[in-house]
Amino acid sequence: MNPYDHTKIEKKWQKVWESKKPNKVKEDKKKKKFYALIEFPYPSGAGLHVGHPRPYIGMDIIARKRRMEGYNVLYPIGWDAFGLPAENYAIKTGIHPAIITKQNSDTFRRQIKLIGISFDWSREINTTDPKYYKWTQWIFLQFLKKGLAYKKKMTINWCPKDLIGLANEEVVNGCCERCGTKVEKREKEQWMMAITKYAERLDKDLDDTEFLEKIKIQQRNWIGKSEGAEIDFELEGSKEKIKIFTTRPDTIYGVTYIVLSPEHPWVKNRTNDSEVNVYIAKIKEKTDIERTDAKSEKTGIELKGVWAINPATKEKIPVWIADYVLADYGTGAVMAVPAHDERDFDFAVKYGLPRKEVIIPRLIDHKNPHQPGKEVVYRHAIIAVVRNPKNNTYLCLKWKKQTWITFVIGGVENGEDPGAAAIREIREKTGYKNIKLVKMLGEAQSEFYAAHKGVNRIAHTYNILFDLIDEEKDVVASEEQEIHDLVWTPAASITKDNMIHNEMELILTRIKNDYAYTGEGILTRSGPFDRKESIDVKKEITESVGGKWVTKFKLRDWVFSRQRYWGEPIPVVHCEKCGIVPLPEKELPLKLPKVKNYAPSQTGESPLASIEKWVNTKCPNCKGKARRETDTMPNWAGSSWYYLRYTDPKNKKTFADKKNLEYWTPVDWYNGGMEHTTLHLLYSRFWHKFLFDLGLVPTSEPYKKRTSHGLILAEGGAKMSKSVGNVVNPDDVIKVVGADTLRVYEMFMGPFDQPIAWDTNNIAGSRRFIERIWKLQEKIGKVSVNNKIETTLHKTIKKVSEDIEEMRFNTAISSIMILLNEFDKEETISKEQYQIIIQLLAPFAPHVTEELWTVLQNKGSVHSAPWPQFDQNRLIENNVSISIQVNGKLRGNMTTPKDTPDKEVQKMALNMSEIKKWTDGKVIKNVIVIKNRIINIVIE
RNA sequence: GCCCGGGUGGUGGAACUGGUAUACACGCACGACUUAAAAUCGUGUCUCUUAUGGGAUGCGGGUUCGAUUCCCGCCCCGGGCACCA
Repeated sequence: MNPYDHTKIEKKWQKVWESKKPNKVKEDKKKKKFYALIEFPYPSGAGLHVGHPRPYIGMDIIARKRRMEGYNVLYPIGWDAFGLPAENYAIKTGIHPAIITKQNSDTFRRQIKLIGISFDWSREINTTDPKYYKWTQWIFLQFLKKGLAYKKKMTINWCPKDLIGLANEEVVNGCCERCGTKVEKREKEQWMMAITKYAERLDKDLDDTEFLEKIKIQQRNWIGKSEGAEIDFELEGSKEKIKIFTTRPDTIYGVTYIVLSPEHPWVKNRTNDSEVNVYIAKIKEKTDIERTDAKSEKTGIELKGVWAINPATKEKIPVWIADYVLADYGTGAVMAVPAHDERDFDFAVKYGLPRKEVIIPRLIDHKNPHQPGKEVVYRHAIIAVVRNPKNNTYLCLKWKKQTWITFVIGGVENGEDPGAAAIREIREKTGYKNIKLVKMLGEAQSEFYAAHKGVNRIAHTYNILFDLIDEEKDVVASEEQEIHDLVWTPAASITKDNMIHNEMELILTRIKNDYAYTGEGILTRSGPFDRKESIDVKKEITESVGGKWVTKFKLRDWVFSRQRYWGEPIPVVHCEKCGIVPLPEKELPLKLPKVKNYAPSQTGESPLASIEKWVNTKCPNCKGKARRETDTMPNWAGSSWYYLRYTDPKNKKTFADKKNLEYWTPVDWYNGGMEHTTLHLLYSRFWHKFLFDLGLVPTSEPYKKRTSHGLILAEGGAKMSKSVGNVVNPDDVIKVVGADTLRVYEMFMGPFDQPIAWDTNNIAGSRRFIERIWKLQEKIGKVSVNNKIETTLHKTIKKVSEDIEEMRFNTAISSIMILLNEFDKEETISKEQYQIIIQLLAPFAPHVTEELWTVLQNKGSVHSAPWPQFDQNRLIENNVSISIQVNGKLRGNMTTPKDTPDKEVQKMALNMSEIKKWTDGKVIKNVIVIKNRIINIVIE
């Protein structure tokens, strides 16, 4: 046996793969296909770091396993090469971005090949290749034709450092996603993509995918679907109406004012009020971060002399403008319900606007629930919380016949004011005469069984706080005295547990702080809807005020233009006569012209605008004077459809032949970073659906399954970055320990989907593992039948097979290690046994396993050998270890033949000396036997 | 604030459907081999305790014969969203 020489072995096989191209695939209808995809990288100047290959290796393992299972596997790679770093470099050095891109992708390719990823290199693509972006432009023209790409003057997010407009998705905390500079607002004509037209389907169709649940949730949150009502509010003395959107039409009887966003069109047309104008101007100056920071205090101004009519109550209510209402969501106007919405509540408190409670929580007493068959009695009641502010004590009633402690409680008589009722009850029950109403603590519907009356009670309770002015009191009637004693209780003892009321939480919180009750509940003060459940009446109440039930989305249309050089030129011209005219398809690709200066202009135009020769052209329509569009497409354009091009990367007639698309799509398994969930993943699903609607792709979803990987962090847990200087280069690792070790280590280091810090010390373990696999070849020899080792072998096949499917690569490797440990204990192992361990390891460590495969004098490649199958019968162990517990504590262990009858196992256990020690002299209450696992003896 | 994850030895992390917590690996200690070291191999390694035994899966409760796993209430860390009416 030669010593394990990773350099020699890896060079040898990489050379073979380079010439024989075993991973080059052709469409073959006789074979089942499998399309594995990873996110193609942006080839940066820094080259690959060890974090890059983690997803490639993970997917490579799956791809290799699929090949061994007989699938025709497409596992492609390419370069997402448009983007700012190459352009910024060009600005600095004057070197054309294409040259840098070429250099960088050459480096990436070389590095990836060193790792032995089984990509089909014959299908390599590059988004900056005119042969590729011809089709990106072509797809754009289809969007344009259908009116889904359009130009719009709008305020955009402008990065003053990069001199570039940003999509909402590219703004993080009000800062540029790339450089972190605070984003400004600018008015500009922009190309837009109407992704919102697809919002409903982008949300709904997630149901049919096998995306990880967290990915679906994140996409759904981003799309932000919500259902609600659009309701018109008439303006007094005017025919005009203000349309509002609300998800809580059930609270409409509680609307005490309405609010328009400062940008609301209705406001624009009638600003003769100078104060209002000043306010609006001030808001316009604010940046988006200041504007949308939920923590900042809300501001607003009343439109004096303007009144709206609450369509439910017909009451006159004021109209306000406020910055907390967003112009571009819903209708840009809201109905304010300060009693039941936190924002309205804050605003109402600040500006002294009234609140009206119309929803009360439904409190069901679970300890004392309604009894079936008993009469249900509904009544209004008060709970009077009387406080002595001098010593901070509360007046409680200690009931004599019941174990209750309550505040002063009592009924509200027909037509009686609850506050008056409370004062009356306090006098009758306690005698105190001089009390002061402090505040209402809110209302509730309390449902319980009133044992002393034998009825099921539904009480609408008014919780009211009073302060005691002085101790003066009347004599209390003797009947009342017999029912309860008065106890002044310190505040600390007034708790949820000490008091019987359902309403305690409400009372205790509201004594300290008022708040808006935003939950569902029972309607009150809502005319015909009183006593109904809020959740049931939303649609009915909407109809009653002439409103419409609608669906709204948070998702906004996609800002599609960039004022930069290094992107796909948008293939349209602006004609003096005809307006926007698309280039004829045969003129595609519209190539990027050569330019001297790559820097964008301060006016916000792309460097393309300065190339007169290129810009000035003829209208393809009327042949008159026209100017080319100088905006380019965003980075996300090329990556929105690249997976389609892989199916037919060289096609000159179409973006991909229908036959190829039909064979390969959808992508069976797409792995990528969580950071692309709301951007790339959503955009590409949108493009795909659009192409599907045109009949150009066969499926409505591009990806069947989507998983994600965790980032690899630098040693110590920080993000790897060139500027910090903590980047680990895979080339260096490979030189020392080899690609196979790197691969095994990256998969073994922790769960694939979680971020993890690089740890150079730990690599040694993976290297040792491969060396031991290598040395194991010396043990091949004649063996006698060993059932135990066969069982382990088949268990390992099962575990590795299943773990790979779940991307649990770390436990797959650990189970191979366990098998190796077993083999190592043996004098000899069989060639067949050795072969299986090699096959199981082949997807993880493709070079060394290929070498060992030939050492075993096998023909062909281990990577095309069939994936090992486990034998169900071999999984069964003859003997099982059963642990014995006494009262749940482990006290002993025994080995029995598998499936020994419970009674027998029980008898054996009870007879064991270490068990007897615990059970002697004790009564055995129960013995629980779980077959082949555990016995629990329960003693007194 | 809301929505997702997560919290287990000195470290990275295992644990089926509620059934022997700490697999596998790193590190460390000791031993073998060696003139010596490295490498390799072997043994040990949650913790307290002389021991019988006790205690440990972020904290506090609960359900259960039995809880890392289920339920309730908190704390901490990571990610996403954030005035979306």
